[in-house]
Amino acid sequence: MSTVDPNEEKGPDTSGTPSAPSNFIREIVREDLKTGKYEGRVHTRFPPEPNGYLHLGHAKSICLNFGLAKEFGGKTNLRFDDTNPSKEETEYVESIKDNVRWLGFDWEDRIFYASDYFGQLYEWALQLIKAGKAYVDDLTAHEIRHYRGTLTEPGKESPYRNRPVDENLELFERMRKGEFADGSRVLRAKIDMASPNLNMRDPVMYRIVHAEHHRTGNKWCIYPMYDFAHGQSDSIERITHSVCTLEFEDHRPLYNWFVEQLGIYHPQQIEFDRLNLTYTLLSKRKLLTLVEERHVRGWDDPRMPTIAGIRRRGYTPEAVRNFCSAIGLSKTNGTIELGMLEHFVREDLNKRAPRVMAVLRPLKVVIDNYPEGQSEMMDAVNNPEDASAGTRKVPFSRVLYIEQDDFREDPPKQYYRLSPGREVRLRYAYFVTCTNVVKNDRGEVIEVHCTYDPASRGGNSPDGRKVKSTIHWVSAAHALDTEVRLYENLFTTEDPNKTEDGQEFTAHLNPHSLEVVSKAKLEPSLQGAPIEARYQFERLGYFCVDRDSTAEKLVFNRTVALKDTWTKIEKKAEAKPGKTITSEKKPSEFSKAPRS
RNA sequence: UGGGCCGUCGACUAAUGGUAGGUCAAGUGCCUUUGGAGCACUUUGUCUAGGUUCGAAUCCUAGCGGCCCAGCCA
Repeated sequence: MSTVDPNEEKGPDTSGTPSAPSNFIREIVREDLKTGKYEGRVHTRFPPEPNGYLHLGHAKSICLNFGLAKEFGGKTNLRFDDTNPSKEETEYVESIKDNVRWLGFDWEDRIFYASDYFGQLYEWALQLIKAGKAYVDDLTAHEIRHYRGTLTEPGKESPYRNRPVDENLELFERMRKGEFADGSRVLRAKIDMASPNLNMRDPVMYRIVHAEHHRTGNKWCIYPMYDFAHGQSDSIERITHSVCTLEFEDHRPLYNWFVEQLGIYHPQQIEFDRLNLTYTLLSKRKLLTLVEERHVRGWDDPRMPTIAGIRRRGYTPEAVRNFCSAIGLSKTNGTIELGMLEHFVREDLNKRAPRVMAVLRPLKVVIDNYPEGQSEMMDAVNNPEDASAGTRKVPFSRVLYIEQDDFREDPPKQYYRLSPGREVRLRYAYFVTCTNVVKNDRGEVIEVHCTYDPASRGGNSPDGRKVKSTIHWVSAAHALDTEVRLYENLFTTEDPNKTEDGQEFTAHLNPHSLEVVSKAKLEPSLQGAPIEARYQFERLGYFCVDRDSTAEKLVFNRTVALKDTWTKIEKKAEAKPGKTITSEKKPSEFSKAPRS
C-alpha cells in the first residue's frame, strides 16, 4: 500500500473522500516519519474499556486512530482496556467489535486485551519492587486520600513507604494469592509525595478485587490500575503514537515514568480534545443511567448518541466518518453544533436514498371527477440525484391521502400548498384544484374535494400552466399502514451537562423526544422493505426500517428531517408579530374562524 | 489558591514570522415536478495590554477567560 496520498499536493481532492484539513497530530506523525523516530512505522491503537457501548466520541477516536494508520501505511490494534472486572462484560466487547466494523475499520488479526498482559504486568511490578520503586501500602483508601494532600498542599509519605524490599515482595505475593480482603492493601509506585502533579504522588499500581473477570475468570484477585497497564500495553504492542483525550495530559509524566523505570520500548502519548455536541451527552456513565432508568429503550435507542443508536436511527458509516473528518482535531475545548452532524447524514442520504411517497398525518382527498373504481400506475423517479436508480410505478386512484400540513382552509401569505380554489400538482400524477371541504362537528376539515385535469397526467399541463407547489400523496386503496417514529433532541438544553444545584442531568430530558405516528400511509412499493433500508419520504425527511418491523407492519425511524424552508418562514413570522403570516383575510374575519 | 492545557467569524477548524482561508449555520438571488437537492453571491473573526520585528493570529511578558487534576474508575 502506498504511504502517499496521490491527491495530497495536487490541489482539489477528486477522490470522492472529502480531504480533511491537517491537524497537529498528523504533523507530529509526519515529522516522526521524517526523522525516522520509529523506523518509519506508524502503529496506533483504539483502547476502549468494555464497560458500555461506544458513542460518537469514540467514533472520533476510531476514525483518528485507524485514519492515521491508513494514511501513513501503518497498523491499528483493537485493544480492550479490561483492568476493572467489576464493570466490564463480554456483551460490551461484542458490541464494540461490531461497532468498529460497522464504521468500516478492520483490525485484522490484531485484537488484544490488557488482560492478556496481566502476567507480564505482574513481573514488571516485581521488578519495580526489587528496584525499591514500589511498595505495599496498608493504609485504607480514606487514609491514602488524606495523605495525598490537596491541590495546593503537598502530600505526606505513608508510614509503610519504606518497607524493606523482601517484605514488599512477600506481601505483594500474598496479595496475589488472595490472602487479603478487597481494599486492605495496595501496591504503590514510590515517586514523589510533594509533586505538584497529583498523579505522581505515589500512585496506586495494583488493588485487590475479588471479582470474576470476563476473560481471566478467577485467576487473578489483584488488578493493575489504568496507569500501570496502559503505557506498558502500548509498549508491548510497539505502538508508536498513543493518542488519547485531554484529561490524560496530567498522566503523561506517569506514563513516561513507568516505561522509563522499566527500561522498555517507549511509545509517545499525544492528547486531543474530546468531542462535545450540543443537545447531546457523551459520557458512558450518564448514558448508562439513561438506559438503567429507562429514559430510553436501550443502548441502541435511536435517540442515543451511541454508535448502535445512530445506526438504528439510520445514519450511515460514511456520514459519521465524513463528520469526524470535517470537525477536525485540536486541543481546544469546543462544542460542535448538532446541525453539523445532521448535515453529513443529509448529504450522504441525499445521494443514495431512494425516494418514496409516504403520508404521516393523512387527510382524505377525493377527486370528484375521477372515475370510481378506476386506478392507474404513475411513473415515479427513484432518485433524482442518481439516474441509475431508475423509476417505479405508483398507483393512483379517486381517493387519496395527503399530508394535513399540505392543506389550509385559510392559507397564510407565502403558503403555496392546497387551499380552497387553488390548483397544485400531485407529484408524478395530475394537477388538482380544491373545490370544497367536509368538516366534522368540531369544525375540523376531515375531507377535501378536488377536481383533476386529465390533460396534466404525469404532472405537466399541455397549456403550460404553472402551479406554485407540488405535494405528495398516497392512494387510499393501495396504501400500506405503517408506524413511524419521529425523534427530537433527547435534551432541551444545549449543554445537558450544565444543571442547577441539586438537579439531576435528567431534568433536561425532552419529554417530546419520541413521537409515535401509528397511522401513517405508505406507497405499496415499500412492501417487504428490509430492516435498516433507508429511504427519503419525499418532502419529509430520511427514514429507515426499524428492526421492530413485522411481516404485517413496517416500522420506520425518522433519521433526520429535510431542510424545511416553510417552517423557517412560519417561525420568522411568529417572531415578528408585526408582519405576520396569518391569514390573507382581515384579522377580524380570521378570529372568527372555527379552528384555533 | 498548586500544577497542566487551551483562547481565530454564531459553531468547528486552517494559515508552522509574510494575502486571515475552508466547512456548518445564517442571509440574498437563480433554478426546480420535493418550499428537497443544486448553483451563484453575501455578512460576521485573531481575548486584552504591552514588547521584539521591515512585518505578529503565530515569538516574549503581564493580565483576563475557559477546561482538566485531590478514585483502590478509565
